[in-house]
Amino acid sequence: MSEKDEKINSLVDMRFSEDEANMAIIRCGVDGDLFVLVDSISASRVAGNLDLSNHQVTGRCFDSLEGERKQRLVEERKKKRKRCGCTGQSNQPSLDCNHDEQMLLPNPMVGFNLPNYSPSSVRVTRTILEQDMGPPYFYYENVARALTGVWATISRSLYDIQPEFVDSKHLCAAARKRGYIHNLPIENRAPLLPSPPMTIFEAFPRYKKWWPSWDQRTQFNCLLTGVAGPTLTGKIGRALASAGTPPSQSIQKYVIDQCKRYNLVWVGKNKVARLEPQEIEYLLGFPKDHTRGLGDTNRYKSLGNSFHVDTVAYHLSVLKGMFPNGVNVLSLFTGIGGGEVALHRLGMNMRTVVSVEIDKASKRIFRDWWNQTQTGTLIEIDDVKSLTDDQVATYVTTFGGFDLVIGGSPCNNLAGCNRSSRHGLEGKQSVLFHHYVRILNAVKSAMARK
DNA sequence: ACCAACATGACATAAGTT
DNA sequence: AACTTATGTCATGTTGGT
Repeated sequence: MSEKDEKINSLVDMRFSEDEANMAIIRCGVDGDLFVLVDSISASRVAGNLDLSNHQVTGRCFDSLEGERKQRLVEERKKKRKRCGCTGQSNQPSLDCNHDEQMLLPNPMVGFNLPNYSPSSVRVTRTILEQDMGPPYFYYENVARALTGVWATISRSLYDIQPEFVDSKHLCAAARKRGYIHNLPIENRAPLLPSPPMTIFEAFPRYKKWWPSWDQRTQFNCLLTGVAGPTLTGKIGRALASAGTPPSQSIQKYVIDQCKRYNLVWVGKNKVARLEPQEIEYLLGFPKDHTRGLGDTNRYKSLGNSFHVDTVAYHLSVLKGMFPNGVNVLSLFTGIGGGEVALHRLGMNMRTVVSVEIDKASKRIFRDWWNQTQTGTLIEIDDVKSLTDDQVATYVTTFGGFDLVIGGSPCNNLAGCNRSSRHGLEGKQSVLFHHYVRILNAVKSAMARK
């Protein structure tokens, strides 16, 4: 009996179907441990509620998840965790305890390695099957603190590759906790130069003048899509004006809390203000005025949804030596083009970028930047749902394959600050993640046929 | 216990458009 | 003037890590 048959038999004995067993072996390889195969099947069962074969997936399908059913799922999850007795201390899957939901975040959140970190803190153990290495290389991004179980599911859909969690506060003056799954080499990475400022005062020395000693922030919190308006800053100003110097503990606490929540800065006596869009562009590694031309609301929103350029560039830097003649890029959920800006700042030539982005404002920003800085071909597509596997295959034939598939899928239903619809990976927007997987697999199979 | 979190929806008001 | 679209304000609860 072959190793494959033996494994299938074992799985069938565990009351999985033969089809499921076969699929799991195709996905994970014959060499995969039995528990990896079991994990893979459970993941497929969860993801299998979606039929992506006819591209008919729409947000509407998942509206039914809201309300009662969602509540039930949440309850079940809680019970399961309790029953399981998981302490959260183990990252290892095992058969007698369902660890589907476990994906602990590292502390410090420095990924596989970072510049300026001593080798002792470097974690370089990463298992990745030969068949899953590029080309095509792919790079996937989303918020680190998603709902429990989301990263485990994402990881399984992306060939069981272990996510790399990085907080960009180790690379710039603002926190940004993100998970990245990619099949890039992790040796010989190089950070962008010049090194970005690491503290608020290094980034904006002029704010020292009015910064009170009792505001001890040295870095910003995560730069979000929403910002404070004049009502809040006015209220803070009035509170301070009517307080003594220094203000009472309770006033200080109120002001500091608001400053932290909205990343406010000190611009005058008793005067705080939100960061300017241009300042956020700078903190995130974009060129000055990158998003200029939009209304401020749109600028904040698209920047809040964006990559941190230096972090992404650090990971992508390994591509530079591999593609001296430039790259063909398939960019999903392009947004304002953080990935492309990263490649550009690395000095890489983009021969072709096929960009998929539905938001008109973001598209305009990216197109304008492209026309100003690039000579390659830009192809724009509106919606990941409308990009068919056949179309992908045609692009692969036309351009001779994609070297990099890059994108971060919507975090709306995963992010902590979403109070109203944090429904997880099957939520209205975040469900588009499955199209990332579908399209990536379409690229892989088209390139394998070549 | 405390803190932070690529947010959303309802609503009012402002700013364009026809 | 009537209508559409953009912008601003406010209130809103949970989750996971530390």
